[in-house]
Amino acid sequence: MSVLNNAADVLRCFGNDCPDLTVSDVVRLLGMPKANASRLLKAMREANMLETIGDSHRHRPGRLMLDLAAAYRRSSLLIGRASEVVAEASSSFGHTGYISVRDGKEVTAVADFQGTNALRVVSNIGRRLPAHLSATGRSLLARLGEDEVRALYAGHGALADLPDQLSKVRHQGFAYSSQEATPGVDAIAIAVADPRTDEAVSLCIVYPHTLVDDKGRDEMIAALARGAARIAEDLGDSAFVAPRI
Amino acid sequence: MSVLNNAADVLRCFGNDCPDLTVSDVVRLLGMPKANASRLLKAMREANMLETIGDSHRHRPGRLMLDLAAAYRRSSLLIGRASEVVAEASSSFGHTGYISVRDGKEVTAVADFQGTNALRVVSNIGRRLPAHLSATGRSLLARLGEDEVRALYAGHGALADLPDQLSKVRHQGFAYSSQEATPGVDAIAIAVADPRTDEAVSLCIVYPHTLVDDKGRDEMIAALARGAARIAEDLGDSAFVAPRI
DNA sequence: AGCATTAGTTTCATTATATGGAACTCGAGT
DNA sequence: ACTCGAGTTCCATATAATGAAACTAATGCT
Repeated sequence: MSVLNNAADVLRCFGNDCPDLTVSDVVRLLGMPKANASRLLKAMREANMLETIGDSHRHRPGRLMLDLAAAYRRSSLLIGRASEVVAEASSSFGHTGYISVRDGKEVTAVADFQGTNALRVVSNIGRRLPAHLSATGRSLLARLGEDEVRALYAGHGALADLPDQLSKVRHQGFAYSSQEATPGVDAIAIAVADPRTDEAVSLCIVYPHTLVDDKGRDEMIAALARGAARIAEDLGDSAFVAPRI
Repeated sequence: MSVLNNAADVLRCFGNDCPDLTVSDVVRLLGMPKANASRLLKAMREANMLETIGDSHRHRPGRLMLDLAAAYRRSSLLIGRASEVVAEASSSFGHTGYISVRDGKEVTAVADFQGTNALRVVSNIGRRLPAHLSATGRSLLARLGEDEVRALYAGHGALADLPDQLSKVRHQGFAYSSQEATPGVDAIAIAVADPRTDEAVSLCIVYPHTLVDDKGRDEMIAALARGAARIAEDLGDSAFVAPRI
């Protein structure tokens, strides 16, 4: 089913810094003969996987794709439960919150809740982050065994301190980052899993560094922790470590 | 490229009341030989268009799909501008807001902003609504000419009052519904378009009927109207009618 | 436990479909 | 009018999808 793989490759091009695609973009990015690219985009258009922007030759994901992220969320009890917790925390503290999942060495947000404070971190759902460089990613990596992490990051240099970071996360029960992925932005994250489906999500709050002191941070950790603990208990996540602040 | 169409058909199954799919679901829903369905799901899995839930045979949309809704939003200046306006209105009034697009006779939300009030309308992004039965849909239909609407709804009974509703929307510059799609829920919506790309979006606020009186409603309309008017001016949407309250 | 039933995968010959090179069309710029 | 870039269409060939049936795995039933 090589058409499917080609179609998937086209869809993958939309990640991050590429909001639209033309036939020649596809030729250049995927190294495919242009006859092929032209027919492929046409077929994807007809299948509603893509649509053209106005009457130009630029393509973006089609309407069909819009509903799928919602279906993903609906498919998971865990994501639903986690969303309730983060939505509540986000609106009571006024900061932006996320639910994220890990995919190999990357994390992606599957749901976001905009903060309400005047100064807030703008939500960037759909952007992939390196797992080891974000609090949310480390909260998820910490759920793996040490050997699994080693296997995952085999041949990946400059990760000398990851094991230590993760064991700290395992001990504390939460992950924290200060101005790591983005200057001026701090984040706290707690992971919880559903043993029946083997999926793990991270509950995460991001906030402007200058706006929150240690006490405020600990209050948010406590709020996320309460919610996460309830989810862990209800779903039977025995690996969950109640955060200690 | 019939594989592509089959794959798209599978993805379409996820709409609304079907959060996951098995091989036999696909056989039943699409009437396809099961050998075929089995291979198709396998190929879609390998292309990251689907993933299995845990180690069961149930499938949901894959990670690849999660980013596409975000790419869609990034591809459109109009959606970005509209999001700013609705996010602002949503957080200042505390009610839930949407950005929606029309697709034939249906409307879909492409972005949502959860309200912060204790009593708020829960956001249901990704659900398709009949355009003629919602404020957001009528705000978009009102941008069409009368003959276009007639053509769109040709052979569609029980729509005697749609033209009148739309001309009211055109005159007022906004659409309003009270407990129409959902009991206890009111909505206001204003549409704006980008003439360069021919796309139109609806800015919409939904709120509990009991919580807002006429004055409160008019304030929200005014807030949306100011934002929409700015967008219309910046993008050159000459068909935009400034709402009169 | 043993048997029946349902769900999913694999096999294989046949058919339909994708492929890529080249020719062709359309627009924009000079 | 000419050229360049971008996109589409044509055609013979190679490749991949199809459906029936056989096979395997899981689940329910007595």
